[in-house]
Amino acid sequence: MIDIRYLRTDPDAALAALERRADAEIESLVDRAIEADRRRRELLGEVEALKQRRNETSREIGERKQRGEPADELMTAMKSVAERIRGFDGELSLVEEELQATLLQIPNFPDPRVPAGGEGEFEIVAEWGTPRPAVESDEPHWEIGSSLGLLDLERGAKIAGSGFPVLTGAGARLNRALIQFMLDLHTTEFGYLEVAPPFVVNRESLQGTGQLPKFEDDQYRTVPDDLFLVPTAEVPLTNLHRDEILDGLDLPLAYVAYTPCFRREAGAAGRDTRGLLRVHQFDKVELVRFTHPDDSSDQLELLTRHAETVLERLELPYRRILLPAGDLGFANAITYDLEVWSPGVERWLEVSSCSSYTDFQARRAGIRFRDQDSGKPQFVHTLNGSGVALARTLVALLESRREADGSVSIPDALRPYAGFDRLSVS
RNA sequence: GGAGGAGUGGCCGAGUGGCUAAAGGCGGCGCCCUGCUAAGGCGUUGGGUGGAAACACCCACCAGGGUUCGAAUCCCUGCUCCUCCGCCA
Repeated sequence: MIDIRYLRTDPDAALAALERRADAEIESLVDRAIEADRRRRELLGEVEALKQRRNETSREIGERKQRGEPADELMTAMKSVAERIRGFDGELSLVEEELQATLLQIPNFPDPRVPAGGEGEFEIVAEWGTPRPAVESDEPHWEIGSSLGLLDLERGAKIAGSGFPVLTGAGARLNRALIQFMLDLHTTEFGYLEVAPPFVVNRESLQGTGQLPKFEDDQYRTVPDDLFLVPTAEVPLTNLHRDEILDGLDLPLAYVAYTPCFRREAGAAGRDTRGLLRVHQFDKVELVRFTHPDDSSDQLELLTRHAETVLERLELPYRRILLPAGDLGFANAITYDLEVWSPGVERWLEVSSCSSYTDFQARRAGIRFRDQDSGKPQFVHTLNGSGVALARTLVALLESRREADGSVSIPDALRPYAGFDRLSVS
């Protein structure tokens, strides 16, 4: 969440920055937060004065009793003070709840580098490789997958529902090979610590990373235990250090995890529904970094390069785009998306999203570090990026490496993991 | 699931109703001492409100309620961890 002190000291600047997101709700949320904060400090002043009196008098009572002197009239007087404190405390906790609930709904400030505009008005930052020109024999991945026996969407729909694909045979193997390849790359070449986290998380964790309270409808929730299926490994990884004070010398910390990702995609019904383009469950290897605030810009470039390296090793042409303010995620300050070209569906597919959350998640989740110079705890910056997301990477691989005879060649880097060089119709 | 035990500051660990915000130790940071290192000395080491600052006050002993003029300390509920038993991949 954002810092109430910034909102208090420079509300105009804060509001101007937030309004770049073009979210109609923001202004009234900001007003509510400022008012709740004002009321909170007002009440705090009154209740603290009363508590000071109570503390002083109680000490006096203790001293008198020790000396064997009577203190009855002080004790009687304090009864009404205690009553008034109870009243103020009750009011105060209501106001604090209101403040907290409001702040939790206010999105992060966009980084100044983020361009203005809504969805589609991104900046292309970098391009790698040359997308293969379309040819007559191009087919979408659901055709390729079914003729090569890799993919079974109908049976997935039968056993779970639409959007829960089944991979079979070489398709399942290829999927697993990709996961293994990515984990090995990030751990051995880029120094990430591999983590195998829980695939379900509690409410506090989802609140820490920003999915709750605003986006509960997008999550799969398990009913008796109130646990949520992870929408991304970002949630368990970032929450590894929730409510902790890290040693500043340990920064940056870098973690990588494979998890399946579960997304209800509420409100996205009908969009990109064919094949594997938008599904309720997919596999992903996720990178998370905890950094010093001064270092987070450089760390984002580094992390994005790690994700890009995956695509380069897989020989998949891609572009890096910088998302505009209107298309930025709730908790994100700046986001690069990596998109690969997929000739079968003739589209750029988002396979990675690399972001800095500045101190927004850290403040929600209480992730701090002790600064060497000041000795004071301060919030870290959290970053994460897909490194990379699977279903769509598999799509791009199949569609872009398919040859006229219907076979698909496996990129060199993946061959040791796949155990085969080519997929052919048997 | 059943039976016990335990949760104190960055860490370890005292403390059972009032000079205890918390002894003692470790670690971190600052200063002093010092040819260098080690040792030693002093201070500091959670959050909030007000203040330019010095500083003042409030809160904070797992969490939330309660008793009391006053709670780390007493009562209730919850959570987590540990031990034993049962079940189980």
